[in-house]
Amino acid sequence: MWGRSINTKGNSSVRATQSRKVLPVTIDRVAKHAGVSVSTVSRILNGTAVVAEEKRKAVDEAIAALGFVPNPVARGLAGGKSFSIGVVTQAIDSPFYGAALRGIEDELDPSGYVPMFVSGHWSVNVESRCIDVLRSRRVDGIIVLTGRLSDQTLKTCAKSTPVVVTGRSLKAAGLFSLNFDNFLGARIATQYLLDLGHRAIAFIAGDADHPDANERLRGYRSALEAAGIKFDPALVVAGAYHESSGLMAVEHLLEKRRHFSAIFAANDQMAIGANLALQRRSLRVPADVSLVGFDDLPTSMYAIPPLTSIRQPAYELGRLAASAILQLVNGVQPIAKAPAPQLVARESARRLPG
Amino acid sequence: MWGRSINTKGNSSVRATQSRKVLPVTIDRVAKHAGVSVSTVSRILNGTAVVAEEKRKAVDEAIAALGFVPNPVARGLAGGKSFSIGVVTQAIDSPFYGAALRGIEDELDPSGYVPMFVSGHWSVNVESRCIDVLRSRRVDGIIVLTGRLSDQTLKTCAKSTPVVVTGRSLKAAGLFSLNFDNFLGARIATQYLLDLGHRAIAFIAGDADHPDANERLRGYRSALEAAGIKFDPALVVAGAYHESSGLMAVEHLLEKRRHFSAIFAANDQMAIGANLALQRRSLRVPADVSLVGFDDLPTSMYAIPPLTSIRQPAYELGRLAASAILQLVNGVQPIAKAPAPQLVARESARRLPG
DNA sequence: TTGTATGCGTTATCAG
DNA sequence: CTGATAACGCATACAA
Repeated sequence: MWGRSINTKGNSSVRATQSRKVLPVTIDRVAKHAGVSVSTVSRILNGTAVVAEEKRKAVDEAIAALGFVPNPVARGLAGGKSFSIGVVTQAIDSPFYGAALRGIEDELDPSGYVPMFVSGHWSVNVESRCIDVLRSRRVDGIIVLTGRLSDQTLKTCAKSTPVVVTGRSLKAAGLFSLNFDNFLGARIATQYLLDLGHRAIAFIAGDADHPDANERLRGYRSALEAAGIKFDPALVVAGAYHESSGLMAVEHLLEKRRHFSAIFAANDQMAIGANLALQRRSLRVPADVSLVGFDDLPTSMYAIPPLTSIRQPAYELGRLAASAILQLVNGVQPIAKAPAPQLVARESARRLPG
Repeated sequence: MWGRSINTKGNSSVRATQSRKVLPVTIDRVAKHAGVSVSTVSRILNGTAVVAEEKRKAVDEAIAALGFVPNPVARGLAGGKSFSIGVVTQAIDSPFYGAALRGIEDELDPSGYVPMFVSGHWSVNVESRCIDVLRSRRVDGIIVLTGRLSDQTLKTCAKSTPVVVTGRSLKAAGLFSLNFDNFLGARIATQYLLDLGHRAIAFIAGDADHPDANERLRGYRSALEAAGIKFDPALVVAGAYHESSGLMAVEHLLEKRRHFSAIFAANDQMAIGANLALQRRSLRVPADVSLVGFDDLPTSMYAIPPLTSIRQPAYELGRLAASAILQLVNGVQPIAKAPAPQLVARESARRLPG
């Protein structure tokens, strides 16, 4: 089935033959050159055991002289490790995940591990398949950036391959979770608007079956309640975390003639969409309506007006996740914690006039 | 050297032992189950030879029954292929490259190949190292998204591993290039502004040692010349392809009291930055100055005002590149061509009043 | 057409 | 501390 989809009929024989001659420096070539056995070379390569200083030197020289580079593929087969970390992201081209991926890459780089990115597209099935692919590739660990896989699936997976997952709080053997405090972030954002004198604050929510979207909704409600303001369901409209849904949300609000002086969007992308919708209707931001986003994407500071948002340090989160998976892979229990949410006040929100 | 950077002292022995029991369904287990030899199974898997229908059925059943999944690592070692394609991108979190990566991913997915992304960060040295890593991983092919590697380096690399590179026009054995027509794109953009009646058109350039940045500059000049307008060096200011440089470019222009009624930015990110700078100085876009970008990033349509830009189909380019490398890997010469640049007129540019 | 034997480059397990 | 040698899981000449 899977095998037939691969086109192998090509006649790449000529090039293939050449390509195998380019880097034929194997470990036993080094061994011979240094006058030792392959095991010795392997040992000093991995630091598996102590070897005589003279032999070590001879081997080091041989390696340098021959330009030997170990073959990760063979190492994988023999040692059961692949020196690669699987990363299931939801959308590799999302501005938010992009930063996280870079963080992962940066952190993994010096360790000799390489990341293997696959996209789950917010679909349980696709994510599942991603995990399968990753495991068939024998990755040494898996980082799951949120997603919709069930907690149980993750736990099961962690039994055979270390897993670190963001966006949830889970505890299990071989599993480490890194949860950003979405609830608190949303609470801070709402509180900020409240402090500015706003009372009618609309909320553009994310997908309902999106765990952190719900947390953000909860934070919004919590701040409202704490301020003694009745939660008005008519002021929250569902979005889908991308620009167009933010735009449509505002149009919906306007169409229904809802009254509001401020909008809190569950992420920056929706805030950007909302911003456009507002200005299309000649509603000035922040003169007529204040706007606050969530995530603080790199580009949000260049929005017009520059967007006030809750900073979610995606890059750092990526680094932390990578660092954690490396620890897990090496048998140590990570203890990292996600940075706390923080408000970045810019120009899209201001004190309610009057 | 490299070996010692890998921490192997951890005591993950227990988990490691388990992990090897999870998917121990090897090819010869299947062979036994089906009552045939391993070679037969292998042949069926790869379509290497014709086998009797009954055996094929037996094997298919065995595969299904045992849930067998071939081990790419072992396949790689034995067959000299890794079923993975290396991709050297410049910045994995760039909005532009993100789309290309998704295209690559989507195209590779059904073929059974998986992409291996590494970032060159616009540095020859880093890119070089990326290539080394990729080759040491025995990727079957490499896609280079522009970058600063010399043509010669690429050609040499292509001798042992098929390469497809974007952003240049190169010909060599095992090498295929996919060049977007940046010159034409820039010409179209400038021409558009010219048609709108603008005469004083500023240009925010990209890095000078960036091949496509130069092409865009050339296109700008070419359109000007064709219209009989003298090229004014004072109207072109260097940028660096990111928002802040666009912002600074405009401030520079304003500071120097240059006169212009329109700006053409060599990419959308700089246009976005320019937009903010303009509005900060109370210059309305497009009422006071028209603005045109390049790339047509997904978010550009949500800018305020929605940005007029030259569409560079990054996603399609990614797909094309992936498709081409697959062909190259299979020994067939690709013939794809990059889509032509196209103007997307939105609201950031308008006819010069008066 | 099908099975056998050998190799792929390392690591790991044993003896020495 | 070191060196043979057997895995690792699969592909593939070579035989049959």
